[in-house]
Amino acid sequence: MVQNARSKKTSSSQRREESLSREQIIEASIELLDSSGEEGLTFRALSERLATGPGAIYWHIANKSDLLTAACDAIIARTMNAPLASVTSGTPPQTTIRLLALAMFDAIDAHPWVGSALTHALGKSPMVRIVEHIGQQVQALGVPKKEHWITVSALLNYILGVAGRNAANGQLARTQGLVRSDFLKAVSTVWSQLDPKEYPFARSLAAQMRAHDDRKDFLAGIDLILRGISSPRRT
Amino acid sequence: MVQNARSKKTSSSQRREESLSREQIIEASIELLDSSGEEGLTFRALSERLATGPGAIYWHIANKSDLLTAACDAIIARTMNAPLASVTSGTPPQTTIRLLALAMFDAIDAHPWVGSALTHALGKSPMVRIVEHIGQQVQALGVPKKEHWITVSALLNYILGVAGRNAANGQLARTQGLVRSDFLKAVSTVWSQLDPKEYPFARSLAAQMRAHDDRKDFLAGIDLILRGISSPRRT
DNA sequence: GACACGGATGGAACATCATTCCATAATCAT
DNA sequence: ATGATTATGGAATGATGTTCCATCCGTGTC
Repeated sequence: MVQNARSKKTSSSQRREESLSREQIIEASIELLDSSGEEGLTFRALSERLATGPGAIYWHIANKSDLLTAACDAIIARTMNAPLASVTSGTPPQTTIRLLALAMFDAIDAHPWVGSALTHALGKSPMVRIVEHIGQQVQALGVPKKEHWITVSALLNYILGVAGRNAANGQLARTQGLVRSDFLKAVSTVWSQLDPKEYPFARSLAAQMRAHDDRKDFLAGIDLILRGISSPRRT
Repeated sequence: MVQNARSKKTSSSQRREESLSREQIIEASIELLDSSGEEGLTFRALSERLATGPGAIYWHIANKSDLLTAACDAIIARTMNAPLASVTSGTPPQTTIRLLALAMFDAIDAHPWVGSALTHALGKSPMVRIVEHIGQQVQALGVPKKEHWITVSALLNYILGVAGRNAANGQLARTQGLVRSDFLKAVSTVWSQLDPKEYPFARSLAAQMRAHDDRKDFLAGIDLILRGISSPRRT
């Protein structure tokens, strides 16, 4: 007699000794994302690593987007708290902002998927965290209250822009099996071969692109914006 | 006798009168993306709209990523060329940069998917186009050659950051069935209810967030960076 | 100690997607 | 005319996110 395909469970399935938890799932997701990139995080791979089925995961997590922002939030929380350790009451706000920004850069460099996750998780908790920490320093800079939003937005948008760029670079380099520096060399070569009549500037930029240091340039951009903040407005 | 499932084609299938073309496919993709968002672009919907099968599309396009950057490039090409019409040789570079940046903002506002497509298409032709146009103006500003890369990077990263933010906002608002302004109001309300002890700054920002004008703030950020570029370096 | 009940679990099923394959039709060169 | 090349479209493939449901486990109740 044929029984309903769903009616029986193989007797070999054993129940786990220790129960699942949201934290475990998020931690496993981070490991997967770090080792295999954004496309490596699938519910199948995740349930295999956790030795369970997809259904069990959905008991703790709403959906994949929820999982991604949760993983992102975990990284951001660590990132935003760490650099504050060396900050005393005498530290100038510019220095703290640079510290926070660099911490973000390094975090995204270590976990490229955070960059693109951030882009898709605006208004969610990771973003609130960043705004809060950066905003407090902008406030300490003495920026008038009316300009808080604009100033924080500018800093944030710049940081997010770099985040996205880094994420994309990391992903592209990964798919082509290259290290980041080799990947940049490859792009630089392509740019140096652009049509001089149509793209003279981009072509001339190729050399600087090959030699540049992502981290240093990121900081230079932050300084550019900080300079703009403290410089007098033209009417 | 059962014949191979693939051996015969239904006689009702008629061949198109006019042949497909890459441009047709890209144009149809843009329409789909505009009307149904990023997730609305599927090969099924596309082939239905073009009255063909998925296979035919693959003859002209490598894969979905290729299709997306091509659609993105089409928009960027139009966007970068249009504002230059009103520019004469006497126009100050700052003004031209503002024009270009605003054109980008409006394009991304009209086609939110371009924002996220740009994030995933760095090093490709859309990005080269933007770098070229912005870079020429940076050059005209008299920025020393050594700082070309850093300056253009800062502007670009800021623009891309806003692009990503707008794209995400548009997408989120769409999924929740809200207009953008209503969506921002909703986020602002959430922020105003944050824990005052943990998030005092973000909380105080809620009011400005509700009242702000995306376009104006975007331009204010550009001005901030332009001010930083032309202001003297410290040390 | 038997029993019911709700919180968890895990695996099978489902719908959808990008992509590949291939028989075929149209077009072109010779 | 004939063969080769270009182009088409629909069926099959494999992988994905998500849902469904039969089952298990701990806890409190009588």
